Amino acid sequence: MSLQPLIDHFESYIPLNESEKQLLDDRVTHRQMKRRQAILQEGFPCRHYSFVVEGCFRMYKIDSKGTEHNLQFAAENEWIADIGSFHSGRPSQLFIEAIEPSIILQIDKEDLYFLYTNIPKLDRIFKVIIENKYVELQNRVLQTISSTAQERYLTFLEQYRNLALRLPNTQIASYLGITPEFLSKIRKDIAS
Amino acid sequence: MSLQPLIDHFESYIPLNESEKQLLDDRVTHRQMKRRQAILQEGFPCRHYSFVVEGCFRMYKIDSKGTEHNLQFAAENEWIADIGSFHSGRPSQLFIEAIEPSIILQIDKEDLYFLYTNIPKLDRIFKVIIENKYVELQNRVLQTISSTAQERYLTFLEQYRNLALRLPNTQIASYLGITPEFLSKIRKDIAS
DNA sequence: AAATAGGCTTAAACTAGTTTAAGGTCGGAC
DNA sequence: GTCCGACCTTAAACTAGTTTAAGCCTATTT
Repeated sequence: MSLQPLIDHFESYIPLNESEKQLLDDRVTHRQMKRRQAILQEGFPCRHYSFVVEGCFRMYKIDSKGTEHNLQFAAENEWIADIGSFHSGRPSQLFIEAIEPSIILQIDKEDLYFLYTNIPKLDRIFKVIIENKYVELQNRVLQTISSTAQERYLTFLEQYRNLALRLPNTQIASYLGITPEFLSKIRKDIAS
Repeated sequence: MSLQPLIDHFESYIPLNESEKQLLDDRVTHRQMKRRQAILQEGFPCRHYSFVVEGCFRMYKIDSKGTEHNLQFAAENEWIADIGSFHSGRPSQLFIEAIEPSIILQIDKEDLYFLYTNIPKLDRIFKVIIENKYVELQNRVLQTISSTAQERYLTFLEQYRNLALRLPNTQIASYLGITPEFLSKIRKDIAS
């Protein structure tokens, strides 16, 4: 039931006092997930912010042809949620599921809003968290519109080395926006 | 010298009291920009958050071959900044410049941090602003990795209709990650 | 009035990335 | 033990998008 990884995460931004930690303890849910188990499915609103304590998740969309496209991975000490759907309450177009057996801490919308009100520094902490995620995403857009698939793959390996070792190549290809076959060719070209 | 558009913008999230408005008034700078005039140039840290009162801007990168890639446009009532560089103080890789003669309101880093501290609700307001920007960017990534150039162009027209009418097609092509020549072909195909 | 520059289009030759199909390997389920 | 599904690779045929080059139009500068 340990909340400690989440507290450490928050305190890497701003220290919390005991009563704030207690409030968190009351509102955060601990959950074990199996490989392939889903946190979110298309057609349902995203009801939780999920913090990964152990394991790894992916968020993806299935397009009209049935092809999956990975939008984001989240490993230890990262958040994953469909933020748009979470706040609007509208059905999500996305899936979130465990790639490995995982442990997460979840906060639902009502609780998060309660926490924002009662721990004002959480507004600042999440503002910074999401600013960082925004910058990361912006770099990805930049790469996507300005680089070849091979360059994108090499950057991915460099930037998410640990993750890359844990993921099957099909998942990486889907994240890069290319087919697994073409990724295979890129890998061959790089090796030679 | 009117601050009103910015106040209206903030108050669309949370109302401000008079002393808060006064604090803003002391810390916000009004600026007129000519067409093509730059707010930010590669190699310099991004020193301001800029709020567009009137006109239109683009943020872009110049790659190793000298090609420009548009990352973002910002028209009336939108913010534009290289957030990563702003907070880290590191040199930006990006340019921001006016596409039309424009009026902006700017806040520099010291002032913004002062305002965050003295108007705590600004933490929440900017958290929400950036959450919205994040969702928008995420949708763009999704489109980019899962759709053809033609689909992306049609979505752009639908989503940013006003903007599309104000921008030259070369700028739109650069935003979509394609050449102007290919955009021209897409437009021809659509028309027929 | 002429010259220039930015923007839009067309078309032919090219290249990056997809599709389809097949075959191989490995680990888990029955 | 074998069967099945997930994953990786190769290769040939194809398609989406780029490159190069040329020509046209309009607005601005000289």
